[in-house]
Amino acid sequence: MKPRRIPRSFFMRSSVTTIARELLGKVIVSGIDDVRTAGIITETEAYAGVGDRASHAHGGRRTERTEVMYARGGTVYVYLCYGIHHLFNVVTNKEDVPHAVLVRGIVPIAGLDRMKERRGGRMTTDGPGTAAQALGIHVRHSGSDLIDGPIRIEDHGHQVPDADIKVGPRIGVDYAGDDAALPYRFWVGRPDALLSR
DNA sequence: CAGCAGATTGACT
DNA sequence: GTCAATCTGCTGC
Repeated sequence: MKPRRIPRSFFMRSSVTTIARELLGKVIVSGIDDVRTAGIITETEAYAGVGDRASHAHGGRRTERTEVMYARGGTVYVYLCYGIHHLFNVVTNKEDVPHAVLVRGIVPIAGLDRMKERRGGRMTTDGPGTAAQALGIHVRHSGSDLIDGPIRIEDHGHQVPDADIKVGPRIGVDYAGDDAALPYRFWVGRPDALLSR
C-alpha cells in the first residue's frame, strides 16, 4: 500500500484512548539530520488531560515544558525524563484541551543503520526513551507539527487484528492514585508479525 | 534556594 | 537486584 499521511482530523478527535489504540501499526517517519528513519508504532499510552492525575497537564498545570500540550491535535510534545531521555508524545484534541499519547515502542523499518548509530550500537527500540532516540527525536522538536514538520505519522497499511492488541495500566505512574489503574496502555502482542502485514 | 521525585535506561554487584 | 545519570518542576524552609 502506498503510504498515506495521517490527516489532522485524526488527531483532533476527542477520545485520546481511541487515538492511542489506532496509532498501533501506524508509522512514524522522521527526516532529521538529512536522513529518513521510520518505525511502526507498537506501544502507546493515553494521557487524558486536566482530569488525569498521571498527566503533566493535570489540574490545568501550564509550565514552559507543558505549554505545547495545549496546542491543537497533531502537534509534537517532547520532554526530558529523568534528565536524560527524550520522550515523544502526540498532542491530541482541540486547542486548549491538553490530551496526549506517549509512544513507548516501535519496530524500525527504514534507516536502520542510522538508528543503530544513534542508539550507540544497540538496536532495541522497545522503550519510550530508546524509540525516540532511534528516530533522532530531541526536546528541540517539541512544538513542531506532525502534518508539516520533520516528524510525521503515516499509514502504510500494516494491519493489527483486534485480537493482537493488548490493553493494561500505564507504566511508572504509581503516584497517580486511582488513575494509575486505568487501562490506558495499548500494545501489539506480536510486533514482529507487523513486518509481514 | 535546597531537596526530592519523576510517563527511564543501562551498567554493574 | 541495585544504582547512577541529570533536567524540570513542585514542596517547603
